[in-house]
Amino acid sequence: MNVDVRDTETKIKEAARKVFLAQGYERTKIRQIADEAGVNLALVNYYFRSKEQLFKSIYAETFAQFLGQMVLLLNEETPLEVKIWRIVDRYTDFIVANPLIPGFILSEAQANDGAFFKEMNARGKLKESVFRRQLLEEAEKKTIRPVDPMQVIVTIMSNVIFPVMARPIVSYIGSFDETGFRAFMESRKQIVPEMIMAYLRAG
Amino acid sequence: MNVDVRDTETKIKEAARKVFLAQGYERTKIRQIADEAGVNLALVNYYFRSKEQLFKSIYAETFAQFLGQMVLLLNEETPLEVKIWRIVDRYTDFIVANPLIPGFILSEAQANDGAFFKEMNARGKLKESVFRRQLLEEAEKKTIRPVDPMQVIVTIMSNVIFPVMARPIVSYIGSFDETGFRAFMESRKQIVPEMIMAYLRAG
DNA sequence: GTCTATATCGTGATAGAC
DNA sequence: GTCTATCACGATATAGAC
Repeated sequence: MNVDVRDTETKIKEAARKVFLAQGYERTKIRQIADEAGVNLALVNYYFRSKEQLFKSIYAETFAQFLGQMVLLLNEETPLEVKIWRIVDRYTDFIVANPLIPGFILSEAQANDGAFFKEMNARGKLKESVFRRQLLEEAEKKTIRPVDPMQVIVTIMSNVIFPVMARPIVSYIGSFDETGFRAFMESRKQIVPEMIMAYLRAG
Repeated sequence: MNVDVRDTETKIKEAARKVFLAQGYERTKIRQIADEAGVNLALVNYYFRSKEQLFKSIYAETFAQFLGQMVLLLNEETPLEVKIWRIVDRYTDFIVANPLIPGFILSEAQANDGAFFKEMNARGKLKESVFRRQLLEEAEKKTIRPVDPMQVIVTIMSNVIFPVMARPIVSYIGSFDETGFRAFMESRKQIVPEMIMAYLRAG
């Protein structure tokens, strides 16, 4: 009979995640979260004390997911060129499947001037990545040009994330429907790695 | 004695632009706009009837500025390679000088599902650009590989805009201060056009 | 743990005097 | 055009019964 067996706390959290991601902190009302979860309004505060605390727990989780996925890919033990292809491919899939995450993280990060993710060790995780070491080593061996690894990482993220964040504009200008947009992103899986490799090999 | 001679309507509008861009619609309170403008709260509604209407007029202006700058650059009559360098250079300067514009446009666009800019003729302006024609012609002449112009335009915008939108994260991870971040963006003025040209010439 | 009822406050908007 | 005072409403949060 379709009885929802998840416990109340879980239901609230999942509903909150859905609504916060779609609308951001300010626009979201806790009544909406309660409705979405199918629970009484008062229970939200009973379990999470306040809207802000509920938000923070969701933000922390989401940011960890966002960064964790990237760190995972950066640390794979694969030769450089194959790896660039893989990172773009996999991160595109991740972002297309979770298109609201980047905007959520960035807009709320700006509202709080990045106070949130300073607590997590985002810096170390990216600075000590295998990918970084590979870029430096290959440059040393002259198989690619010398390059700031940070520039390469930012370039990959830009090319994967921005089109999804700007999807309303991109889809409107390109006259894309759902399928058209997906095809556009699929094409980028080829273009972006080729472009980066062409740059690294030239010069 | 530093008397502010701008008329009240202008003062309100400029204050509103500043606050809306920094905080977005929901987070902004009209009392804050009035304070920022140094005028009485009631005058905001006297001149603009409602918060929403004030916001819309600012959004429309800002979007036009954002898109207009890009269209201007896309339509310059310059040979393709020089042009790509120029577009990246000039658009980077524009975005660095106006770093809040992209996030403002995108976050509010998503909140309204792009309803705003469907009214402006953004599609036509980009679809019929000189840049688009150039890419198709050069591909025809085999001086570059065949490419979807939309992909090139989105790639340029991604590489210029995203690092600025993600500045809190980028600066934190790269340990950049104000100067360091500017230098990072200056480097991209070289990297991004080289990368795109390397791609277009290869293949 | 879950509900109803309510306290308290912040916000957008306007009425009406000057 | 500009001000003060205030209304009307929605939102967060909690008290207290069950």
